[in-house]
Amino acid sequence: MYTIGHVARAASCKVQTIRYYEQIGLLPVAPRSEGNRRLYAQADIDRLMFIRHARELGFALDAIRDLLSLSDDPNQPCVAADAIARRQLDEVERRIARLGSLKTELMRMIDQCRGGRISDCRVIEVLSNHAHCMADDHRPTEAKP
Amino acid sequence: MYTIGHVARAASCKVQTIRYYEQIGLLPVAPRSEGNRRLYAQADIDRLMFIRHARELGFALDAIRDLLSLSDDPNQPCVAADAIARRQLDEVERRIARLGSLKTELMRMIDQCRGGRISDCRVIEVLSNHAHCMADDHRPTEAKP
DNA sequence: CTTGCTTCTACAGCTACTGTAGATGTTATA
DNA sequence: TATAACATCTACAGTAGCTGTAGAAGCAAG
Repeated sequence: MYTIGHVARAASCKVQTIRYYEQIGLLPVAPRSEGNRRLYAQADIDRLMFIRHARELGFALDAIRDLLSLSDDPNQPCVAADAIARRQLDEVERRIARLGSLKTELMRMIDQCRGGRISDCRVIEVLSNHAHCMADDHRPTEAKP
Repeated sequence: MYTIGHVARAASCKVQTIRYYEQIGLLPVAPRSEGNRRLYAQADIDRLMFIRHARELGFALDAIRDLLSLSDDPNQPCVAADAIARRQLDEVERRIARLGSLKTELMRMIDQCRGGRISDCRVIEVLSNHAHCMADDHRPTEAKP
């Protein structure tokens, strides 16, 4: 069993964040020691690391809850799990595509820098461009309410 | 010239968000019409779309400010621009790598779903695993303060 | 046993928005 | 041209997701 400080270091997050996740139900309520300290197992560390990575990738806590439910309830009917997985996969692919465009542009800039000055930075163009945007709600065919 | 509502629809964001970005200096102070309405040009829309995409990809406003400075000041010495671009490129690559792992796992789950039930979901394992984590601050060799 | 670190609860503060109220501008329809 | 419907304005409060701080209590080392 690990203390909250150990868990926080393992997942590179703040102690308060762990308590916050417990409070909102993303992490299970931790059992306590004699002296009232929270105690964690390796599975809790894994779960927390998953949450932190997903957060760093820009997923909302609700989306993460969604993903966690896949492993929390491995016997749920496939229709539900499949829907969740597909929904998240779409999102992941959109993100990879946009990051790819940004990466290309950043590499081009770094490469160009060898010449002395960056006179035609297209960093905005790259990520504002519809052609590079895979998100449904940004495509000209659809308008949001 | 476009109204704020038009710009908000073009970038799929809220009108208030645009005013907020102006307030914190991410967007230039918009010129006003006779009737005191903000007026925007295409360049403003592009800039806003860049910001929104970057935000969706999980970049903090400070990092976005960083990236925007690359195109705001195209004649700045290459040393500075290169540092910014490299810093952001590293981050982008880390994100792509982690999203790639998540994508693989989601695809595996969707594929497996054809069999009926998901009995061995490894979605947590994938994103909590150190082997898949490219971030310096998560590698066992280093500990954060 | 006391110095120093960790953890506890509780709550205030921060970032990045998002919503609401009430006033005013603008436009479509009668 | 009047008036209803909608967009925009300012100002400020509220939300999500943390992050910091205060003050008390637990615990380990010297």
